Amino acid sequence: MIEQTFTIKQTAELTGLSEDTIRYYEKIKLLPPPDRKDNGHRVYRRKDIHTTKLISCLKKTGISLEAMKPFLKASGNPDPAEYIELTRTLKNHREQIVEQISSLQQLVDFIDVRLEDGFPSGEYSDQNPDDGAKPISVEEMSYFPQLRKRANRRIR
Amino acid sequence: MIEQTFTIKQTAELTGLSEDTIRYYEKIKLLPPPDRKDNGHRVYRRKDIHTTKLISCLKKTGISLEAMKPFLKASGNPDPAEYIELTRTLKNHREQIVEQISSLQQLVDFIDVRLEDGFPSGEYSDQNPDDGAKPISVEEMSYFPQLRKRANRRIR
DNA sequence: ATACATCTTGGAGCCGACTCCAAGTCAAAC
DNA sequence: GTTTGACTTGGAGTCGGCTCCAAGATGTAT
Repeated sequence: MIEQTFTIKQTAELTGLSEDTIRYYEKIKLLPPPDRKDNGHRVYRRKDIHTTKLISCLKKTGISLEAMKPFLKASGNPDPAEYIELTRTLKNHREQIVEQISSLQQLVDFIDVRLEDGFPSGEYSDQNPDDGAKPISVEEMSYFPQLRKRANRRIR
Repeated sequence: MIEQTFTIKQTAELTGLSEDTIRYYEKIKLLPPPDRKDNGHRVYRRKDIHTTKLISCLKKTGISLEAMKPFLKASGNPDPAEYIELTRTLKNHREQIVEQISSLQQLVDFIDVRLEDGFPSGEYSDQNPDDGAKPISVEEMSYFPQLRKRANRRIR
């Protein structure tokens, strides 16, 4: 049984990306150069469709094309020579993503509070004596003032 | 008691943005034009610091500067004339963010599985008879194949 | 054979979000 | 009174991520 193949157009349709975008991803080496027909046309296989769909999914999470490369490596060929490095990179990315999730979760909470209350905002009452002279820290993210009033909330 | 004010440099330090960036945000009307000293220098107040920090936080969630504007409106002046529209926009954004969170959650799961298993990937075994000819849908996001094997997982 | 559809390449252009620079103003310190 | 430092403006440049050509090769339908 011969393996199913796809044109670039079909690939675009299957993945929701444009043909131009797929060629672009190939150019920046996000996608591997596919085989070609005799006339030079690109030939995509299931594996390629899978990879391209993965990219399309990763895009929805808002990560950069550059940051995707580790994921594409992790999914697919397990080159032993890069295991340790790849593991490190993956753990690193994991941390960032977890952070991003919690930022987003707070945003959702922020919106919910505003929607519930009909948002005549609590305002910057100028009575809290904080604010040193340090730059904002990553943890400080959780400063949305309204949220401190509320108990833990879950989404959906 | 006179209100505390800040220079652009202090504002930059407090918010983690650059002075250039702050001026840029003013130019694109993400930040309101601040008051000026007699010599033309910008004067920022607590309210402005707050707004700028909010932007800095929203940035971490990966949303675009344009998309932030509704949040900045929601936090702060409640112009009754725009309530309905603003509520709609906010709900809309909420949905998108919830979606993004779940995409990110799946990514974390993906990474965890890979890290646990030492990732000699499950591979595109070419045995699943799915793949119609439709473009990838938003829901289809949850296709990371490894994840279907696992029960629900929580982060951290 | 001529029209059309589908692909190819290379390169230009575009938008968002900065980032950098030059030239100038102003105030205080030496 | 000139040097230093913090600011101002306007505009140019950069980078990521596409998106849109134009010109050309090939394949199939009439």
